[in-house]
Amino acid sequence: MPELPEVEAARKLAEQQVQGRQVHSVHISKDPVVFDGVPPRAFANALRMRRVLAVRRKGKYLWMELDRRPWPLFHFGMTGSFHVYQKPAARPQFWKMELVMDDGSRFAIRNVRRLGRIRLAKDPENQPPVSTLGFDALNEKLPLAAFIHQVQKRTCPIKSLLLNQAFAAGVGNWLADEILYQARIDPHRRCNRLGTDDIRNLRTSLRRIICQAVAVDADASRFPRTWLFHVRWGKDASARTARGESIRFDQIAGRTTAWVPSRQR
DNA sequence: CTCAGTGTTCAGTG
DNA sequence: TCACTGAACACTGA
Repeated sequence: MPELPEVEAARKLAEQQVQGRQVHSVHISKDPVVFDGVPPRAFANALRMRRVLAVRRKGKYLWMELDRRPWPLFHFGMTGSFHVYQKPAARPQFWKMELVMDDGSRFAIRNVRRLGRIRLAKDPENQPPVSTLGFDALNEKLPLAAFIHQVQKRTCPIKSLLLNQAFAAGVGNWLADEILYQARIDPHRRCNRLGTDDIRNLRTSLRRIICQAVAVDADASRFPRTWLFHVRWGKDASARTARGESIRFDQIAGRTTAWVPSRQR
């Protein structure tokens, strides 16, 4: 489930598992799609015997800081995840890269539908694709006036803007719907038609939801009961929110959008 | 068998 | 050139 909270949970897992340790050996699966044409040997050479200094994240991108460049950069796509285990036999199906650390523990990235990417970069934070991202949704520090301006200068539907990674990095489809539901804004509304009150609510809602989801390590069973999240899946026309509201499903920006007309204006 | 899907990129349009 | 939209990508599971 890789939107920002899931990616941040993966970052913490990686940090706990490999930070401060040395990579003993590297296994790479044959997958020119996920590896974006970079030859497997390049990854093995870049990682073997390197020490991991830190695991960083911006938006939905993750990378490891090593004691020598280049560094590996990961994007999960729709189905990626990190796995930690001890025995070789526990290597997960659809694994793409496995690191054996100096303490014998194993760390793998898995990607079922192959929309994820694993690359090497000299300076991930300061080169595309990471450098083209907007503010990180977990660490948004824009002054309110600047935030309002960023929204009001656009003409697309507000749902599209929330999905635009050059605006708020890390927001994906369910987060965007949750943010608009809790801010009580109709997802179809054009950005430039929103009032300052709407945008203030939007920002508050964005911050609160991301913080809460990250605080429980993206464990959906611990999201508050009132969240739309719990009832948005499956396009079930008879589904109701915890407040008893009925849900509508529309296509906006090419994505299924779940919203509550009685609450969102 | 068909289709939707938690994401990104790129061609096409105005 | 810019802002925006929709299709394509790859694969699983309902």
